[in-house]
Amino acid sequence: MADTKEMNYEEPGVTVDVVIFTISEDRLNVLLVKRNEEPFRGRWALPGGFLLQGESLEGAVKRIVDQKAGLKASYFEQLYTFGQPDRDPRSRVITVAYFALVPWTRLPEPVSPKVAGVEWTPTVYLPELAFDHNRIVFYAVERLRAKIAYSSIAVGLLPTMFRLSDLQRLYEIILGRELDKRNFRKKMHATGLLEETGQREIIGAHRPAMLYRFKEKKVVNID
Amino acid sequence: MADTKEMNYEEPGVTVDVVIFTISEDRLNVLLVKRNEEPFRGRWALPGGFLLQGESLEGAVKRIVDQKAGLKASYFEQLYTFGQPDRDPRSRVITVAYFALVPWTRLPEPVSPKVAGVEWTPTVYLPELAFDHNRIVFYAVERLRAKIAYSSIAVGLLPTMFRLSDLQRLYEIILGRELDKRNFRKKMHATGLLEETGQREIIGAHRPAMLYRFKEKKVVNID
DNA sequence: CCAAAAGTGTTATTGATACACCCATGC
DNA sequence: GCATGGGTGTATCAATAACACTTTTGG
Repeated sequence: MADTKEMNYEEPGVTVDVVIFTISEDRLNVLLVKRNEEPFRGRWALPGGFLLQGESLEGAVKRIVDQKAGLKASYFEQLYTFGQPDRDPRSRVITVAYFALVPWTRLPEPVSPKVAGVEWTPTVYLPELAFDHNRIVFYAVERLRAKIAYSSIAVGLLPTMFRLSDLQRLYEIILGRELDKRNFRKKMHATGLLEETGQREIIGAHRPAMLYRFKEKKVVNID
Repeated sequence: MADTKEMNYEEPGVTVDVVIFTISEDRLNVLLVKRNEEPFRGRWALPGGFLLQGESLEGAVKRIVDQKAGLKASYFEQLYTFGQPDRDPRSRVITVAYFALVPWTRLPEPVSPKVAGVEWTPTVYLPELAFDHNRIVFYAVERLRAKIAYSSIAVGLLPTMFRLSDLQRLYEIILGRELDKRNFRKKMHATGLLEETGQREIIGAHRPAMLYRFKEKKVVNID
């Protein structure tokens, strides 16, 4: 029993890990970073880090998203706190997991950012991650799926103006099933959260689509 | 990502606080303990404590519920993690809040336990608590209210056998509004989670009620 | 005029709500 | 026989699901 954990009565470390989602290439993607240090050197992991002096949890999330991903999330919320004693093989670390949303239009690069060791990965092709991060991503996808049904969380994944077909595709990607166009549009209009911008899409050899925006920029619970 | 800790990272303390609910006297009640130490000496607070070496978060919850309340919760789940830098005036402490359910039949004493400095308090008459504990209780009540609508979380607050009118009163207390008897019973039967025990209530100058039990002892999401 | 996506209503089914009386028992 | 809670069904309304064709544009 001569490991560090037992010898000095250290308090558990506290980290914040963030599941950053974006929709791109008709897939739900998560941002992963390649670890340079032990444990799990060379493995992919969620962006995260230790909580700093006097820093709030939300502050840490913003810092991590900015540092690791070089962008600003348009929405984030706390997911769950994971504290199994053996989740970090070296020392006791509990992690407060968050998930964050970024519209694809804010990404520095279309799919893969140029920063070495940082990559957007489709959730359906997730590799084996460091620590218990697969479980965290799983949780996050579940939460996202649940919330899209009864809230306007989609705001966080869309640019300020979008076509209804964009919105519908977003729902379909997250829910993993096709939706009926007429019912979908009826329901979206019924929420009262959308408004026409008056502008129309410019490109395409087809009838131009009306561009919409969300009235509230904040995520709102429906019904 | 849990990097190896470095010197310049602060080690925040990690506590677990538990909102323990029971239904009694037609009220939703929370267990509070009176603080003997600074800060907030003499104030009521949620039962809680620091995470011990090698102890899981769930282990800590069980320990706290057992030590402080002298009972076993029939259900608990993680609520939220509160980490504002100033939430503890002395040092940095982040707390992982849980809520727990106990059926009134398991209480050592009908309403107030005899342990000094521990008291069941109706959520509607909550005093000003230590730290950010009022906020935590508020969150917990919200969660309980939300979950009772779409899960069988009520299992945790009822004895193994109960009348349908007990179940309905429980829903009414938590939701804070009256429910229609016929619709309520229809809906409960429709979940398929209840079964008749064959036994009937023994007391009362009225038609004896059928006693029911939950088929699953675990909390289950409905629909 | 062809391809491609935009846009639009009606019907059927399901679930939610509103509502009032008879039943079995103890005293 | 009366007070007390137990127990039951139907009709209306709202929400959801299924389903197909016309419109506007670019090339």
